[in-house]
Amino acid sequence: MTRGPARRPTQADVARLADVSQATVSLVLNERDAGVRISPATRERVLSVIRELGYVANASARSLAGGRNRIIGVYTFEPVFPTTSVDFYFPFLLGMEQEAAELGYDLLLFTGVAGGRQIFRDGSTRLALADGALLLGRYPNVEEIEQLRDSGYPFVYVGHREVSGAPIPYVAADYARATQRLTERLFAVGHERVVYARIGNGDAQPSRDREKGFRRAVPAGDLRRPVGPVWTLESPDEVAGLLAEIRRAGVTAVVAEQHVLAQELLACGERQGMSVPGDLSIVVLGDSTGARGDDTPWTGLVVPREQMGRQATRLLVRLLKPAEEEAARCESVECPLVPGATVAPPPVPSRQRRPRRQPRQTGVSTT
Amino acid sequence: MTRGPARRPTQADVARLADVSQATVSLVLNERDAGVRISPATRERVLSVIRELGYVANASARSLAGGRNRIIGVYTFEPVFPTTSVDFYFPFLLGMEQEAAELGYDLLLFTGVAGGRQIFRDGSTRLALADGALLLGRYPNVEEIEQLRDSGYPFVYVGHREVSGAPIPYVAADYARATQRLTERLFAVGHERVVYARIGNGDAQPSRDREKGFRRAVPAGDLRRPVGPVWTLESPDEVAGLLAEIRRAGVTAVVAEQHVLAQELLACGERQGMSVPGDLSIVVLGDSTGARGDDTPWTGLVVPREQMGRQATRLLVRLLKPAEEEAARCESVECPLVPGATVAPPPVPSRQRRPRRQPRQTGVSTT
DNA sequence: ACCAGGTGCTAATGGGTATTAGCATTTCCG
DNA sequence: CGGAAATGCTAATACCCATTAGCACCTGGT
Repeated sequence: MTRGPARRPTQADVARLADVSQATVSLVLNERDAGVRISPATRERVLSVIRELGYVANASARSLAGGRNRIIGVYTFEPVFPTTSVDFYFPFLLGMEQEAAELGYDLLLFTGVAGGRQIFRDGSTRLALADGALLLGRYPNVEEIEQLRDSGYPFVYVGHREVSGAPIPYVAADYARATQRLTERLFAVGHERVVYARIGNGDAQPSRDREKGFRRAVPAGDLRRPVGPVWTLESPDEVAGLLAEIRRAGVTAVVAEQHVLAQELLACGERQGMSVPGDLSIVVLGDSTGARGDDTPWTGLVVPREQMGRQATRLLVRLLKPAEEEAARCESVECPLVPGATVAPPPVPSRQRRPRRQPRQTGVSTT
Repeated sequence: MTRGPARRPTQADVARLADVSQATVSLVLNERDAGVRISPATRERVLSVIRELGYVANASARSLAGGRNRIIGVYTFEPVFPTTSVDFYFPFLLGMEQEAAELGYDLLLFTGVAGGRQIFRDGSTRLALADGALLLGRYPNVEEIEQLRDSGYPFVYVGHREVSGAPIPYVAADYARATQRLTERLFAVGHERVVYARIGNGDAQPSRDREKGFRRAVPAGDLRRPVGPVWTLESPDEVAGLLAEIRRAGVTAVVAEQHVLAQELLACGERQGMSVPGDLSIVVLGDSTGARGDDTPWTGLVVPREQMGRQATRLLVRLLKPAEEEAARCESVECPLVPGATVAPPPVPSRQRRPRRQPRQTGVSTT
């Protein structure tokens, strides 16, 4: 007890002391309902020795032999802990930890080999140590995901991901629905000219989902509510131009994909004497978690990260049971809406109103 | 590629294709300088097959054979993720993750079985899954730590911990030194009557360390600088009383153990027309990380949590090497000081001054 | 011709667990 | 009392890799 590295006791050790075979010890440990039976007396004896010795199964041996470890791996495609991403990742982790604790699993954080995060990499499919894994990341390596899927390793992606070939299991926030509801709300309070704006191309799945929700909210055949176009900016610098367009087109409400875009819009608008939501209503589709120094009570949505973490964990554990291997593999989590205070009825009932022309700066400002 | 669980190729598979023995494959992979030699030609042949097959070593088998897992466990005595503790724990985790990644280790977060965090629990010392563990927590179970120490399991406590019997390895912030320097600074700018105040008993080790540092800063024999007493409050409610005492005794500077205490002191003092640092200097020994809505530029210290996490990880990995098992086991990390703006020379050179009684705001705003 | 020493590889083993076929014993039932 | 069925366990094997002893062959020296 007190000295040396003291090799950990094995099932063989337990077996010897309990006067049974190693197989019996294993059987006692993994209470299988199948086939083999162990008498209560023997079981007790074995368990008692196990307690006495402080025996703990060797994780490697167990997983080598095809057993389960009660370990859930967590793999992120970007390092979790670069301080910039902390606010993004942590709530997920939080949910995972809670759920894992409740289900009796531990969490194995794959740090990735130094220099280059890759799942498959000479010698390190470390993932195999865990029974299954939760995958995270805004910019995953699609090929690796496919490879993983084809390998039969159980995993769940946290976030909506579509890859070519067979579908992969994921748990995603229902951006489409939340966006739809937010947009509908705009129409409900009287807006008629509504645009969707984003920075960067809308390639990422979450981006596409939001746009889909927006389009759904705009009744195609309703002439009084013409389909709002989707405007894509390359960088926040172009917000001034966007604002000019907004005025010219008589747009009274903007659905902004990113928080930063909304901020820029607000700042830029205010410099031009435009009030939000008086002159322009803004809805934000990115959540403002971690945004420092922004007290604006945005109307928008909350990404239920913690909830997503929990649910992904639950789904994964379900997938781990061989029986339900073919259960539903994709789930979505409702995004709560935030009422906020950046949405109001449009300025003048039905007619467009000229922008104010008071002495002011010109619209072009670069932060 | 596309179908079935498709068993991953093993060394045996490689060996067959390369027309060598499995051992040779292993030898090529772990380029040992010891004993056995492989001709460049054979090596190339093997490597080529490895590439072709996309062979990846099985982590479990490897660690089973070699003994180590390259996994570091992280165990906390309080659940990490109750949202209240998030700000406390996360920086530690951050440091650990970074260092672990650099050293090529993964992190195993022990979630603890739902209900009751105990390391030793019905024989399942899950800890053993990892090669070693980092222990965290403000209120650890001392007996368990001792038991763990006696078991020979390698671990490092993050934070200063002393338990009875043999010492345990830890990495701690040097509160004593930081406190000493802060206190000395008070004396240096002219304060003569300085008190140390805390909320709650000072049983915890970090508390004791700070007090020690304080006492060290106060020259025992120097009459002009009488030993400041240590005042212990039961709750923040008693701050008003403390303040009265401060005035009565002509105290011009307070070393506040907790951030909340300093806040209370400031708020309470201001209500009475006292200015900080004009009338009273305050030094804070708890860091204000995560304190919402406190813009006060406190003079105090930073708990270098991230650094501690890193260093603890390094120390643990060092302990894992059998050779250096007996290396230095305790390390301390310097606490950076924060200049802040709540320290100034005492109000009137040597004489006590009556507190001002004008109805007004003071210099420091409390948001 | 013989041996010493070097070279390049293999056979064998161990590491801890899960699983399955199967054996020995007991109980049940007619 | 004989056979069937149930009970309770074990032996054997697979899982995949690292390590080591040692074999077969070759070279160079005497």
